[in-house]
Amino acid sequence: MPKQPDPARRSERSRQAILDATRELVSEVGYAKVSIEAIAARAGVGKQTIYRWWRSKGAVVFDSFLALSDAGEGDLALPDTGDIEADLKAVMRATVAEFADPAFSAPIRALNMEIIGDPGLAAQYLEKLAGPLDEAKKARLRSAQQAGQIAPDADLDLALELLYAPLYQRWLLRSGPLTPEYADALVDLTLKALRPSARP
Amino acid sequence: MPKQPDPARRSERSRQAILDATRELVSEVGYAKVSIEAIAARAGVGKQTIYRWWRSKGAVVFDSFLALSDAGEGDLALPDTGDIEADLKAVMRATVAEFADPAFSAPIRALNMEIIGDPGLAAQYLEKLAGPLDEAKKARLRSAQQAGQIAPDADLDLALELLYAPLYQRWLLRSGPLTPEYADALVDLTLKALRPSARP
Amino acid sequence: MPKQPDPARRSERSRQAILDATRELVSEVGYAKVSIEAIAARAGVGKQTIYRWWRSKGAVVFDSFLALSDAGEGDLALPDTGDIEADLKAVMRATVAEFADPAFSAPIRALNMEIIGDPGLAAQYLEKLAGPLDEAKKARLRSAQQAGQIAPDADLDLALELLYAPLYQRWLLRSGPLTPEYADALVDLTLKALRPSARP
Amino acid sequence: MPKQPDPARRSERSRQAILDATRELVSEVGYAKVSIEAIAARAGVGKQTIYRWWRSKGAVVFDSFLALSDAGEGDLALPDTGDIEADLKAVMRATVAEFADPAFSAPIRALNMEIIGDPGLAAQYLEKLAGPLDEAKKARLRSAQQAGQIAPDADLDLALELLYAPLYQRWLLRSGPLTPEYADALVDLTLKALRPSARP
DNA sequence: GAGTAACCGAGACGGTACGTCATGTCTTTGA
DNA sequence: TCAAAGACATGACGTACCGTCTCGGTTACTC
Repeated sequence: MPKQPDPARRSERSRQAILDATRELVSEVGYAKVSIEAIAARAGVGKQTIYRWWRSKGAVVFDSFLALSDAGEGDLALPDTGDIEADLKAVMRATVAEFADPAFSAPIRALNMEIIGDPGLAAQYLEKLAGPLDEAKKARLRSAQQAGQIAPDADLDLALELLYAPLYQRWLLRSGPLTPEYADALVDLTLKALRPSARP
Repeated sequence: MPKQPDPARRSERSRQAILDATRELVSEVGYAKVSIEAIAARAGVGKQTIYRWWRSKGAVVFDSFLALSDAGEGDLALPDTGDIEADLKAVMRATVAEFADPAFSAPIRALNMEIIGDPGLAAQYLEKLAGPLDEAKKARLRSAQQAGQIAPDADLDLALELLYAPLYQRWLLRSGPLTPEYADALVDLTLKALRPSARP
Repeated sequence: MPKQPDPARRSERSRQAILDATRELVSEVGYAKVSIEAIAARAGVGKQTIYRWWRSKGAVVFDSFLALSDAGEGDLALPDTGDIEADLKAVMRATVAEFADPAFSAPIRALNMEIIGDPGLAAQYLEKLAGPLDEAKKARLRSAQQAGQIAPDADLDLALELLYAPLYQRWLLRSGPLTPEYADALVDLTLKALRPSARP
Repeated sequence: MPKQPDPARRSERSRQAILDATRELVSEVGYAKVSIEAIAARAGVGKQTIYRWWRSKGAVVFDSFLALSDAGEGDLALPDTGDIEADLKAVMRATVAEFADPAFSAPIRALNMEIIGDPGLAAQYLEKLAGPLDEAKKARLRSAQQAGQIAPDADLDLALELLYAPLYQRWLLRSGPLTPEYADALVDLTLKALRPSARP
């Protein structure tokens, strides 16, 4: 029987050191060039301690990002000035700006590559990271729906995809420039699609 | 001077064998588990012959896909029955069906992972693979535009992203089910966004 | 600090397997055609395990011979019948016979080539292999010296070289036939050189 | 039929360039690290040109030394002052001095390693290089023999070995210091062995 | 408190693949 | 037709990591 490790005895000190070392290394040399060996060395930890608690390099990297976002949790709520167009444009422009910063962008890219190749991580990602964010965005859309700015029968999941997927795709595949104007155009077009039908 | 190999002397036989072996292996064991060593062995080729002509595993994999699409080039034109909605739904449903087939899907996924991590490949991808396809799709949209089904001032690049990016994102991140109904909903919503303004 | 391996943790099992495999391979295909890769494969060992503990193929081969002679240590003493001439002729004839046997001769030749090219191995060779044998031979000469058969002021190191170097050279460079008669002639001549001065 | 190259058409220019490049490389990086590839590159010659005319790296190296000695042939005769002891000591001390010079010593060592491993080269060596030198030395011994300084029935081949083999062995195996005193002692001892029997 | 079970750092192990180098053969091009 | 140039299949090199295992040495839970 392949004995299971006992989480109660887990060394928090080592866990943190591993997660920190992982984040540092991913930033320094890029995801592909990070090795478990290097993480262990940097963290001052035995390799077995990593293998005991994580199934793969991807899982460690993922957790290291998860820990990061856990820390900064709190208010995910989007601004709500009552003007859905203005609010969305502000948020989208902010996203564009974030993606433009390599310090932020590079690790996210690594994370995405990992997720693409591993359905298990994808599920975790959706649940732990993307899910809450999407929920916050949908909340803002719902608010606009109640205010009559968006069609009452609109599928908000789909709406979200319409809004974000083009941005995500451009960034991930580097298929076009990410500018504030692009963000605005995306919001305009999406809102047009979501606009309530004209009343007769 | 780091002597360059002379393309004139390149062995076409070896080139084909490498490309074929690569495609087979990616299909069989998945991108991550393909090694240059295995490609060389399968192709009956020296490793050096691969290193001489490609800079990385990614480059070989990419070229192997490129060669595939080069072969099947020709008619990229989308159907044009005059009904843009019906035509797009047919195309989108076909895309959904393709993505559902692992034999087709897995290698494309591998290719995408490669592209995400390598800007050079991304550029090649856009130019050689995605570009021509996008051009064909835009041609159909342009036709609809001339027929008055789409706003004359619509940005067709953006339109294309609105249409395809959500589908691509769902598939790549496995963030939701890909169904014919989803395809239809995407077309409906996108066309709503592109609809010409009402005439007074 | 180029981390040193810890000898305490060394696997005796692997060490023996490597030494055995090396000896077999050198016998089978000859020194020049033995590769570290082949030794590792034959010994069922990772290449790194060889590189961890030895600096070169030569060092492994050397150690494999050393281990052999360590095992068969014990009585290195030469026969001492009181007749130095007869005793030396017996020993030299035996040496000639050994050199005639390829099974014995080939590995020694390989070992010698290795030693010639590597001062470090040469030093080890002198200390671990040649040294003890030479000491035994000198002991016999000393005994003859005390018996008055050899000049009391003779340099025994030099005497040993006079006796063995010609034989070694003929064998190593294949510069002449190695016969029992040759051995005898060598002993005769050397003893003549070492003979005590006539008393008046 | 594996076509034979036609020596008549051989390019003397290439031959010389190869031999020169070989000698340079052996001096610079040592025999073991010289590659046919490097020789060809240095000589500005195709690899095939080397393979066409030589069977192995050893053969090229050997020929490069042979060519050297061919050039400097001429007077191999040893000094003959009538005093065999003084003459031999002078010659042996000169040999000791030569062996002490790495510029001279290293290539000879490489040559010897090559000869040891290849009986074919050994034969060539004896015939072309060692033979003539030994003949010259034997001539001097014969002269001493006629002068009554050496026993008339002495085997001069054996005498030569007694004189040179110890020196050669010490040098090749680095088994002891090579000093002028050592050379003298060797001559003394050898001459004692060769001395004519006392007259009654 | 003593025992004992688990984690922990460390790192050797059997392996796989890397990317480089040299081998010896073969083909193309120019003299 | 030979030589230069160099691509080719082959295979070893020495290195980097993989994931497993074993070693002492702490913890921290049980009796």
